[in-house]
Amino acid sequence: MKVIDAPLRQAGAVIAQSCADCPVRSEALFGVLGSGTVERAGEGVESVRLLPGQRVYAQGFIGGSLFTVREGIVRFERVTEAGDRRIVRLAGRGGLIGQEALLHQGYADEAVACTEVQVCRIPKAVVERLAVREPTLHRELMRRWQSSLEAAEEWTAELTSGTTRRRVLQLVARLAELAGPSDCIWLPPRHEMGVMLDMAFETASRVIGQLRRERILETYFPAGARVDRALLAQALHRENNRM
Amino acid sequence: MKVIDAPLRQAGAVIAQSCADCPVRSEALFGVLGSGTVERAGEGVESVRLLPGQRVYAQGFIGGSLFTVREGIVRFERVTEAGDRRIVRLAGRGGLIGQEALLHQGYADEAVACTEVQVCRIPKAVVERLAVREPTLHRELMRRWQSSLEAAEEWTAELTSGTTRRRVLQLVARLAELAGPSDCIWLPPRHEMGVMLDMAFETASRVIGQLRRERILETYFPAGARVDRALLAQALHRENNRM
DNA sequence: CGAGCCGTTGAGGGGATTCAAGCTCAGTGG
DNA sequence: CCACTGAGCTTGAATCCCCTCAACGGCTCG
Repeated sequence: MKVIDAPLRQAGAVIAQSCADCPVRSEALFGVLGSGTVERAGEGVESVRLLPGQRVYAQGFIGGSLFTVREGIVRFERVTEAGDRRIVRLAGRGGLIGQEALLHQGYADEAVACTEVQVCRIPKAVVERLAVREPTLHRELMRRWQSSLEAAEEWTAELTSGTTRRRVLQLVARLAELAGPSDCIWLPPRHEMGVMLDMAFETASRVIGQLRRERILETYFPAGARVDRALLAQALHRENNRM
Repeated sequence: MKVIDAPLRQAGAVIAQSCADCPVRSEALFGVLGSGTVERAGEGVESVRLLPGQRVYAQGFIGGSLFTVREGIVRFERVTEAGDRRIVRLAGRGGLIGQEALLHQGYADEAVACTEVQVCRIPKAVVERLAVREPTLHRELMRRWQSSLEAAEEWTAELTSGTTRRRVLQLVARLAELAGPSDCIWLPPRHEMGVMLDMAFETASRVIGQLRRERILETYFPAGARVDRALLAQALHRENNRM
């Protein structure tokens, strides 16, 4: 409790707001429930704001809560046997994270805010209570688990193989998706990029520099960029078809 | 338990056997059910034998069945945007695969037998029917989903980073776990190793050759090896602490 | 017996890492 | 106000790990 709440409380204000008119409700876990049910469900749920770098939860902690991402990007990281950090996937708006809390298990990995993030903290008990009456919730939970699984597998397939250029392009493409329709995306510090893509941060910097020279990216301080989606798609396509 | 499957039929003999006295029952999905329930559950389930290289199911296929692995090793592979195969995780004895069938979705990736494999084909309807009466089954399904997720993330963390030597050692260690207590393990053809670890097959061959010279492995034809677990653990430990 | 597949090994080249230096920018304190 | 510091980004040069290309041997099978 302390481990989770302590960093969160100082992080930002808890916004009292009804789940029923949540802007991400349709994309979120409770999107499958009726309005009345959501109203009851909302009791016990709290909205939390996190700054970049702050943890949503710690690996191994038996937390009792799962979270819906309302805004921002969250990364999942673990420490390898070799002792270095490795990022295994990302979650964005509408994503459900920390589901394993429902199983009385410790969290499988560390969840950390990449950007400024807003999450809804949903105590395990709330879900358990609802699930008895609402069979659709079970199905929705399974669906969420499956999409987490697919996200993890896709990360392996697309972001861990090929040249450094290909991997960086893939990452940027994914970040552009997470950013929604806007062309302004969050671009990680080079060191984080290295941890995500398993390359030296200097290499990440070189590739980004190259993309900038090709007008695919225009980087801003401290961690943003504007992407030319057409050029990006084109570069990715070229990269994928030669080799 | 019944006896047939169209695409799988040619693969091998179907063994008529009761689910209640299945040797892997305690590790399998229905391990959480009582004996009487298992007996009823078994109707509609069929056991299938597959040879190395044969598919359990195809990516995208809307199958209507999930599977429990009774024996052998199954790999999950997908085709990347760049057009090459990539293996994203393995499943062994007791593992549940193809769960996404429960969600009316196509299978997320291709499941292929690595070794000779025995699986139990469980029609979606069987699980759905049981789940109504048996709330523990829901929990067990979620638990399975979570372990698939963790297997995928661990694959990313441990098998896609570091030197080729470290990756091969990690793979061998995992194969040794899947092999159970025996020191004789399945060792993939070098080309498969390359697809698993994202390296050229010649490189895989070189590393295996090195391990053989270090007496960590003794390879057999066509796809087996005897491992010295002590030396393997030692080599891994050394590898993980320098760098 | 030749064809084909798989595994091994060598030589050479290239892409990524490593080691370094120089840069900008924020924050700090004289 | 400005020197100082440290963190993050960039770029260069040298090294090395791994890939590519190639040749060869063992085995299976038609």
